[in-house]
Amino acid sequence: MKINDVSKLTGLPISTLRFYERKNLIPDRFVQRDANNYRIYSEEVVEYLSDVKTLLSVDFSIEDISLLVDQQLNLSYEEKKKIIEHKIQDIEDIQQRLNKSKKFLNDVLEGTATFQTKC
Amino acid sequence: MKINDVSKLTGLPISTLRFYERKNLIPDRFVQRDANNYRIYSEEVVEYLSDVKTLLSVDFSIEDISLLVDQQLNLSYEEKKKIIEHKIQDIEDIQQRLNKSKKFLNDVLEGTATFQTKC
DNA sequence: TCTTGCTATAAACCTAGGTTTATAGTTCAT
DNA sequence: ATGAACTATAAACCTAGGTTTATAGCAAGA
Repeated sequence: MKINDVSKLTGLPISTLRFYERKNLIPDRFVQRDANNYRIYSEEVVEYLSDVKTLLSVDFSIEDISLLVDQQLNLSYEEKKKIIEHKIQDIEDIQQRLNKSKKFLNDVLEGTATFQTKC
Repeated sequence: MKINDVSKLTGLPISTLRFYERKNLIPDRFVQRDANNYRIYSEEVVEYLSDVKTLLSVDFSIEDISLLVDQQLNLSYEEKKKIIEHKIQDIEDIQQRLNKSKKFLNDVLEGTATFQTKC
């Protein structure tokens, strides 16, 4: 498969596919080069990129993911589990902050809280 | 008060104070210039900046706030209320997305959900 | 073979919210 | 009156996650 095929099958722009590769998000087993230096992708890359999209959508950063998939690092199940648990904790921290924000803004609307200055 | 005083009283770096001003976050009534073009702040700016910090911490953007405080615009109570309600809605949307993310990651840990590829 | 279309790279650009740097004028304590 | 400390501006730099642009080399059909 060439890059345009992958783009169509995954919905990711070609520019994004090249960007992900630069960021070490796409292991070598998914992409090689032909005689003209064109990228030749394996079929499996489509499924793989679907996983990447899922992870990005659940608040993993590109760097998180490139760590998870780095073949050199070869993380154990336990290590990957730890990363996921840490990410869940991150999400819970954000949720707490958002709850406080919402409470504050609702208080402002009810007149319970107010700005000192006229905002 | 000069900028260093404001910085110390608010905890905001001098560079941030100047940056906020460039972003129209600090109305003229809070800051004038002396003969040497030095910023001279009113005492009220400290309270005002405390409000700004609060708003920033509850997910308002700098642009949101500069809209809220723009004297030219002179928003009515109803209009400001609408902006706040909209922000609460934004927060709730983020919360929903985070709940889904957390559920997914927990499912991964329990083995209920899994990545097709070995991530 | 010619033209349109696909591929490649490097580098610049984008938003957001700042921070850092370079350069220059001012003020204060000694 | 001189050197350290403070102020000013403009412009560059930073992270994240990309997108856009410029330039050039292949490809594939009429």
